[in-house]
Amino acid sequence: MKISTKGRYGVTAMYELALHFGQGPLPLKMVAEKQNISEAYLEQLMGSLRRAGFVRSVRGSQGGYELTKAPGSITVGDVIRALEGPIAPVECVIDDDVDYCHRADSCITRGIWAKVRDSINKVVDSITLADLCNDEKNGNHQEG
Amino acid sequence: MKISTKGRYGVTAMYELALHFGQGPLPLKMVAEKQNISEAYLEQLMGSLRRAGFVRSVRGSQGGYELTKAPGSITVGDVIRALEGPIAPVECVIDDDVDYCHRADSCITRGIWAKVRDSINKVVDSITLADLCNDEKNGNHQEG
DNA sequence: ACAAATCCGACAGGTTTACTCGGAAATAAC
DNA sequence: GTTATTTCCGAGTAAACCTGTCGGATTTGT
Repeated sequence: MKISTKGRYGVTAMYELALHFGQGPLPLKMVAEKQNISEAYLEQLMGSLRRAGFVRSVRGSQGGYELTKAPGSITVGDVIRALEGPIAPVECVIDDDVDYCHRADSCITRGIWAKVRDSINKVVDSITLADLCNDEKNGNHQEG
Repeated sequence: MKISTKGRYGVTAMYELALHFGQGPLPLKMVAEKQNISEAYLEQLMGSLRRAGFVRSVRGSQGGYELTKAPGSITVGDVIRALEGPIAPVECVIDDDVDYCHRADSCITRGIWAKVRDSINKVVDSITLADLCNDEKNGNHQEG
């Protein structure tokens, strides 16, 4: 039950873009340095986020990335799902297609995993990038 | 964000033991056949569950495993944690030791992961093996 | 003695993770 | 128009992890 570095790096990178929102594109080099992340790796992640529509890129000198929407309109869940795919603790609850039980037993536990899935999604969808920026301003890094 | 087969098999195996609770030890062969799981692999998992104190083993002929406590006293979370370790989406929120942030950025997102962790644990700790048995009786495999 | 079970450590094949690398393409600044 | 900057893209890769398998030792009821 771990979130991979994709999701983690993605969220912190998007947080940096959110801090810079409305000030033109920010080059990845800046983000990578500030967050101490490999720039080449981050590049891959930004590709996913761009294709998912959360960031826009500007190529060439003075280019970089910027959010396509206000920080308040992008949730942590959006970012994680764009990078890691659907958030679900097991395959068979990725969607709510009930017919998918190929093991006789899976039905017994399926309700558990569906609840876990919903609970995780509820949390990550309740936090926007703007919330993270506000937390920073208030020096509130633990409770949100 | 996936639960491994350890956790999944563990829960279904414990569910079988719960159904059989109070009727003496149940050999793994039975559990493995009923749930269509590799017996040798299940053996490893039962070792962890035994060392964690949730099952007791009886060796030799007519032996097997049985729960050490009533099904209502063992939660799905107990089983998963025994098999997979602490449930936490990232390393730095395994416990609440705030000092552990070695990256400058991690504090910004740490609150998120702590919330996710708590939310998952709340769900899995609210479901006991007895609940699963009751769901089965009521034919209720989705909502619980 | 024999059969049924658990117990234990080693190993292994496949997948995933977390990157790195090389180079192409676009664009602003000079 | 050259150069520096920056995104874009696909390939490759070492290490870790997952999901088991296997062989054999040990325990115990019949």
